[in-house]
Amino acid sequence: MQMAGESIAQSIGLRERKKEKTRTTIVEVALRLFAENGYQQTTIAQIAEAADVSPRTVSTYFPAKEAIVFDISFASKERLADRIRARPDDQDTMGALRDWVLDERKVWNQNEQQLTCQRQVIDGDNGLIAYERAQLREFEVLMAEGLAVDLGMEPGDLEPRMAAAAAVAVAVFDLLGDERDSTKAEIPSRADQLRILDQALTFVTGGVSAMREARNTAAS
Amino acid sequence: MQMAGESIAQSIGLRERKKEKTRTTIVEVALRLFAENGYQQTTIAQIAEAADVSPRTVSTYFPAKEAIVFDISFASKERLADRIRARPDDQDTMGALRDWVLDERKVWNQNEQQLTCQRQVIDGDNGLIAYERAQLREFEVLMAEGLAVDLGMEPGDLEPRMAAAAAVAVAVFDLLGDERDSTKAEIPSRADQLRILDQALTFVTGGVSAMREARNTAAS
DNA sequence: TGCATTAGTGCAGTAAATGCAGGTTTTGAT
DNA sequence: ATCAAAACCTGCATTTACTGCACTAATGCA
Repeated sequence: MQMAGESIAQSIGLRERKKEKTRTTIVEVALRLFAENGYQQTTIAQIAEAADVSPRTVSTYFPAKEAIVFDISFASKERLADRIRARPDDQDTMGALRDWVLDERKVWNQNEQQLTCQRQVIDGDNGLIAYERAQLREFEVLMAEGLAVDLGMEPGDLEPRMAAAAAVAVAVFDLLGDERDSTKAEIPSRADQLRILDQALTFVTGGVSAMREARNTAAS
Repeated sequence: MQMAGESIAQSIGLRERKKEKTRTTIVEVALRLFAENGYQQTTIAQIAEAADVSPRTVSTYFPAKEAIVFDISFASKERLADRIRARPDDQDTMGALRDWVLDERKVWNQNEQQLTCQRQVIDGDNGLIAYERAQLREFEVLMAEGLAVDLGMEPGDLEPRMAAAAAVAVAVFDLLGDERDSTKAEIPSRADQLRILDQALTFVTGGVSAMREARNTAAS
């Protein structure tokens, strides 16, 4: 497959570079058109024309119109998955999440304009909101798997799943900016992000230990 | 609008009854076809033919193909919304959730077969999973609003949102049967459901009080 | 019974997405 | 430098979901 995001790769052939170029062009143009004229109102044909490619090309690059909108966040999300799955033995899942946030700040700040645009477009269409939620679900499962290991439980148990849901509910929106006000959706300061992560951790550990206590009480 | 689910309504005219009849027929037939031949493989035209209506009629009844799949759960979810929003002063949000579950058991048991079929169909298609998640999001917002009132906070604050996410993560799947195994997706016993709700409550209150403690400690 | 309402239908049209085949560019080995 | 293979882009045709519009027939009501 393609699997972009190689900043290491300097000279991986003209073909690859061109391909990447068309891809980013399509995304840029599409996001702009979506923001200007609305997601539903913008057709693939319009995007193709504005990006100077054929409509067929747009469809070959992106399996669905929605995928164009989320292309810029795929790489970042992929890195979180890697971080959680391949985390060192001395690091727990919430720690992996924390490290990921701190590392991604750079990328987020670079693409802040596009991310703001993306946020605006997503919030304006129910289909896109649904699509985003489906992606967050994958996160939740991922987090639940990690947390299950941390807690010595199964990924299907209640604790890891509730903890994962709580963490994801906070993480993905608050760490990228205020969900409720698309206009001032700027990346919070490093300190604010750490504070939010700490609060999430507090909540999760509080919930988990409360359940442990309840279990012990019942067993005695 | 339509707003089905009136078991009280005995004689609301022939026209209404016919309309409701066609609606349920379409849903029944469609769910069966989806389960047999797959969601994507089944076309609107096939559903229409099997339900003995015109394709145009199917589209007028349901704004999107996905809506056919979720039609049977709309009423139930609507009732939860009402319950949370119109709950008496002496009842908190988790209590409203609990009452809703206990009340809906009857409906769920009646429609168990269809619900099982629905579960199977949803789990087999990513688009449907996304659609479902989007609906759960509405729940989360609803729960967050209720919990915010309970806690004397704003619906946008971290606690109510994390608590709502945790509650919803557990509620909607575990209360209707094992998410992980579509085949044995039967409604759990009343006792099991209450146990699950208690655990969710334990987690949520544990998380909330942990955050309160942390705040107090920091303030001192 | 007669009349207003509305459910259901047929038709035409738009837009997304896919398969296929042909033409062009890039690549890599000789 | 040349040439063959691979990969990319494209146009074309097709399927499918969905919508607007006009029309018919059934229903509700006075």
